[in-house]
Amino acid sequence: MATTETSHNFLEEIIEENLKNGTYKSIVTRFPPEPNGYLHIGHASSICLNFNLTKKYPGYTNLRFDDTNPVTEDTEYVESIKEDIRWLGFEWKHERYASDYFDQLYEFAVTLIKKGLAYVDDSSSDEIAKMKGTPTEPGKNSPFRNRSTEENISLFEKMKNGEFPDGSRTLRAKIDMAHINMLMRDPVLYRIKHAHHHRTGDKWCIYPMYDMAHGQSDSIENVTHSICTLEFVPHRELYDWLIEKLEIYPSHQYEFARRNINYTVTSKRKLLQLVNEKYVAGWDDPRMPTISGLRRRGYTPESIRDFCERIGVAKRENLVDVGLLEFCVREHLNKIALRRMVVFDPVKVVITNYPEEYELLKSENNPEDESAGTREIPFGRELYIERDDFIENPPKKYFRLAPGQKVRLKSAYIIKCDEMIKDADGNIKELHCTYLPESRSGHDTSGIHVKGTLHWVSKNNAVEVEVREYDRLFKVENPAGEDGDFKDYINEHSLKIVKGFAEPSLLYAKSEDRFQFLRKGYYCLDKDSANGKFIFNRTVTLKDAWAKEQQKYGSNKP
RNA sequence: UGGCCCAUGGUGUAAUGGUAGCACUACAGAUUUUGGUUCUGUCUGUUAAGGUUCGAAUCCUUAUGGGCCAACCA
Repeated sequence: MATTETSHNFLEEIIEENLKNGTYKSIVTRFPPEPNGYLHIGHASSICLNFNLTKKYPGYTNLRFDDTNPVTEDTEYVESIKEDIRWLGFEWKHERYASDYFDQLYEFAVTLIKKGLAYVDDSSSDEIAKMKGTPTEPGKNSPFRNRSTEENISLFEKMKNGEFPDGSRTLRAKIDMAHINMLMRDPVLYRIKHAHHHRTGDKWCIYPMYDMAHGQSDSIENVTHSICTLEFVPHRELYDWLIEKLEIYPSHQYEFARRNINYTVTSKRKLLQLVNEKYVAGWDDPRMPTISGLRRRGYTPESIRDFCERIGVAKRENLVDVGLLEFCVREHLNKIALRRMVVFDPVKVVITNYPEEYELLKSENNPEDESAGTREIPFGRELYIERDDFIENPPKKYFRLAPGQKVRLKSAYIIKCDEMIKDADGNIKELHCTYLPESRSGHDTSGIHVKGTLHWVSKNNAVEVEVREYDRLFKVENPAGEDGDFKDYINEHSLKIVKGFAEPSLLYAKSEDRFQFLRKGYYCLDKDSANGKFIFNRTVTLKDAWAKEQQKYGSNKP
């Protein structure tokens, strides 16, 4: 990445202006997840944004769980969120919870009541909705709007003490039922929920709404720049109103456009459905756009951070091409992945002039990184190569194996195909080849240059492994924007399990290793591997210029 | 048919009244013991119409298009 970067996103501009004119000497941001689901790639964008701002400018970032709705929240999510943020490479200053502030928030509510700015409403949810009006029509005042301060205080206390059932009463701000901003039409501040909270247990049976908790928590933590997504723009007016009336530290809210990625969904509700209805194997299914899914798939934190930086921050609607994410992970993996050879769909090759013995050949672990060293690979008389690396009647510009043609076997010898043996159905059973002994890699005196280089494994030394190949989860670019249920657009072929014949060094694969299976793609060991069974996830394929070439001319073929 | 937000190549994002740039993609070529990588080059853009100005992607007006707002969700 360029370090001479001079352009700023709009938030950096605001902060630089704040710092320059002395509004702040340092800044405080926060990442405020609700612990009701796993983090996804969209959250990664927000995490990078919030944490990078306080790396770039003086200040710090808090992690604050917005845990004001106990019925959907759980400590399982808290733990996963913390793990994911750390894995991405960020560390927060303080770990906080909105629930840490419940006492304080209750006092804030009492303050509002005393100021005549909040009241207890006995209306039902339906009634409140009816009295709300519409964007083009004003709402109506609740019949309970003008209760005395004493009565409000007393009722609110009884709400807190559990004297009323769920849904029977709410605390509402007293603003303006004709306000042009629907959120200012006496928004609900507190509701009754006799529910067990993952942190406060059964202490509370009333819980603050988002608007009554978020801005106040920001204020308590002296957050200077409270960054959220565009759908909260209308909330800003209420955010500011509450801070002003409460006369507390003036945090400010700024909004940016959430990042959308094509061929997937990033909505916790939808992701939860995919998990609950078993369309995927869990939150960390490698097809999921969750951080844990990407991690299991083999994505690196570096590549995700790079992606977030490249897509930037702005205020306009967007649909980022998943191809950019794939570019980022390929770029990183190319530098760090260990090269290995694995044959997926084997055809047997017999080197007829090679003796009945084996030799060990040396091959570099990573041509991009000499320090990665080399490994030894057994070479013998019987080998496997990829079935589609041989064609009986090769098309133009094909430089793999064909009758009478020569290819290089990677890190080994040049071979020439002399004969093909077919079975009764006409399928190719094996290929008889001869090798050029003087063409051994690193010691090639043959003077022969061939265009094609193939990967291979020694048949009798090959290790059988399982490979899971993933494709995009949805068939359309924007499943959430299509007609009908987003699940109608699920790609039923998003997981393909194949067998592979691997070079023996893969027996030493560890879970943190990243591999490039030569000419195939990038892979990592899956956590399902056990008891000598090796399972690899395909992170992403290699770019395949030949496949593209074939596609291009394929349609023109007679 | 209320209010608010937004509009730059296929995609994402810069240019802050003064040469429309960068990245991805696509295409062409070079290199290559991975048809990978790397390198070089090419194509494609300011939603529209007015206005202000010596000069407008940028400021103003209108139109058009997209998004958001009527959960006791966040």
